[in-house]
Amino acid sequence: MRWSEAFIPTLRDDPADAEAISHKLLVRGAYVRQLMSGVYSMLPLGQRVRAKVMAIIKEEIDGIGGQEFLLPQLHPLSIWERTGRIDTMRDVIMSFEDNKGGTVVLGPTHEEIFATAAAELTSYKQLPQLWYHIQTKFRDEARPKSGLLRVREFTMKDSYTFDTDFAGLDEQFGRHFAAYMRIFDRLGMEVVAVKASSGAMGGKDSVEFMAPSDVGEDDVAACASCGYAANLETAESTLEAIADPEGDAEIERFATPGVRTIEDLTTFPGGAAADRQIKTLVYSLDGELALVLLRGDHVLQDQKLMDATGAIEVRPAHGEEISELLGADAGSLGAVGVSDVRILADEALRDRHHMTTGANQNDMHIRGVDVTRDIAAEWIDLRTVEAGEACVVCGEELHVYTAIEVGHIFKLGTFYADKLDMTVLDENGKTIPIVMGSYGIGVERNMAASIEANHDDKGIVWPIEIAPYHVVITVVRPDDERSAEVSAALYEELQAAGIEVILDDRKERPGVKFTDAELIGIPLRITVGPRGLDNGVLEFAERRSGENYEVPMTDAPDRVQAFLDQG
RNA sequence: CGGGACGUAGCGCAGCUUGGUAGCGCGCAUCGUUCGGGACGAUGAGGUCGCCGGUUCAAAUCCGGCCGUCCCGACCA
Repeated sequence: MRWSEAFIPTLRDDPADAEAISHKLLVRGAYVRQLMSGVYSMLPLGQRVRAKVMAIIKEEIDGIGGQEFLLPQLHPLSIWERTGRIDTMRDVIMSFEDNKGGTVVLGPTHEEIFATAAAELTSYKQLPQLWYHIQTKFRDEARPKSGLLRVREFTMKDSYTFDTDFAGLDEQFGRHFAAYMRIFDRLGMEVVAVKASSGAMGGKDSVEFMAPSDVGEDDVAACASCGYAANLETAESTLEAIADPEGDAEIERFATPGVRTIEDLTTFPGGAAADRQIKTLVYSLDGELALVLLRGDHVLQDQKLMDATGAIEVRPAHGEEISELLGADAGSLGAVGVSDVRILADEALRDRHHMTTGANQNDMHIRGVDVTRDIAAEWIDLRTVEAGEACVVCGEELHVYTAIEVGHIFKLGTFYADKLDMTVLDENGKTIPIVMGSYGIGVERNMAASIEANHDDKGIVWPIEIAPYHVVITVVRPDDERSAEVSAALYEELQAAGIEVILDDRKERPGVKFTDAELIGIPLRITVGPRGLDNGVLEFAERRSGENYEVPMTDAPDRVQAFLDQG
């Protein structure tokens, strides 16, 4: 490609916002443009990178035996009703009415559709299978942001495995795990695999792949010592035991005028330290009100509440709901003496006594609460792990950091087999459900995440494998006959050797061309100018290392090849 | 879903308070001088001021509605 004929618009003045660097370099650069909220157009350079990312993914999935399909984006509503996911994924599903008045779903993912295809399987002899496609997904995210990191229309490689049993699933899961790690490595990212919540996918175990980044939207709790790592949505930690006072506690009411928060009560005369209080929250779980109890200094993890109860719609109760249920307003709530309401208590409260909590009467609290004696609760892990707490595996200190979720793999089990009648006959002629797994990786998000991990103050530093071009030949003086001849010849030669090269023959000042090449992130720049030509040399500039060196003209193709080979 | 802000040329913005002929920077076009790290000069092109309605002799400006985009929140009772 000749740059002078290409559409490579570089917007140089950058807006002073706190956006992700990838957003700035892609959306304000030569790669993509926003069309509407959460929807982006790929420009030629962006499409080249996207195609390379997809090629890497395809190569790795083919490498573990994947068979490529292409399933549609338009789905009948009925199939989403059969699995019930029209409800569990209602918030993100986009749909429309067709001309016959029927509802068409724009596919947010393809478990149902692949399962429909797999329903055609009839014998255990046909298993295992590994199917995948690379297809557009539509998800109506409440708040798209950070450029390509969180969007409403995006490309995903999603694969699905079908096995006769869980041992088979485990094997396919392991192969995907390894393939995914190879993909992230090739995209130039250091990624940590973490235990995650399966959310609305309808399965049990799942592993998320996290690329640490300040602009990430997920939190990871990790132990540097033993390698334990989990999404904060599921992370656990060991707490130091708290020694409660000896002896039987006796419940005692006391007035606490003006006290509304845990914090207030810690300083109120006769109050209690936060870790000696019971925090009482009221939540609506699919419309049913329930009390959620935590230690005063702990924070509820919504996702744990959802996972433990299976509730889909979880929200804090409204003020009126609370006062109607308990007869008091938030700030004076407690679970003692409450019946006919589901009470969910965090494990950290188990066996505690001499505790303080609200009295269900405004401006009143009670102390001397023995949790076991006074509250009939279901015990669940509900709290959010905090940095500094002890690792459940080795006891060392946990740290918490933000990360971008670049991949997620699920052991789905027989959920879809049960809902969609996906069975085969085993060797005894008995009907058995197909055990399913699903494995997703977002193409554009990985493009953006790769930039987050590969940039400097001059712009993008693409890994060679996904750079839009390998080499740019920068012609300092395109109007100089000798420069034009040499650069054209080199361009032809490199192209003939299968190297992806762009010839910057624009009639711009050299500084502009150097800056653009760096901003866009082309791994190797070869400068052709009168100064070098006088000495029979070309100048190589490596984007990542920043190294500059002269190369005799005749050696250039070999040296380019050597540079690309060394990766 | 709750709260806030913004919408004026391809991009980034001013003008609006106090209604009266549409502005700036970058970019773009032509010419000239330059040109091995974001050149300079001259001359130009380019805008239904998001949309609809209202007030007014007169609306980018005031009022109402709608649409769009962005930000914060949707955990601490």
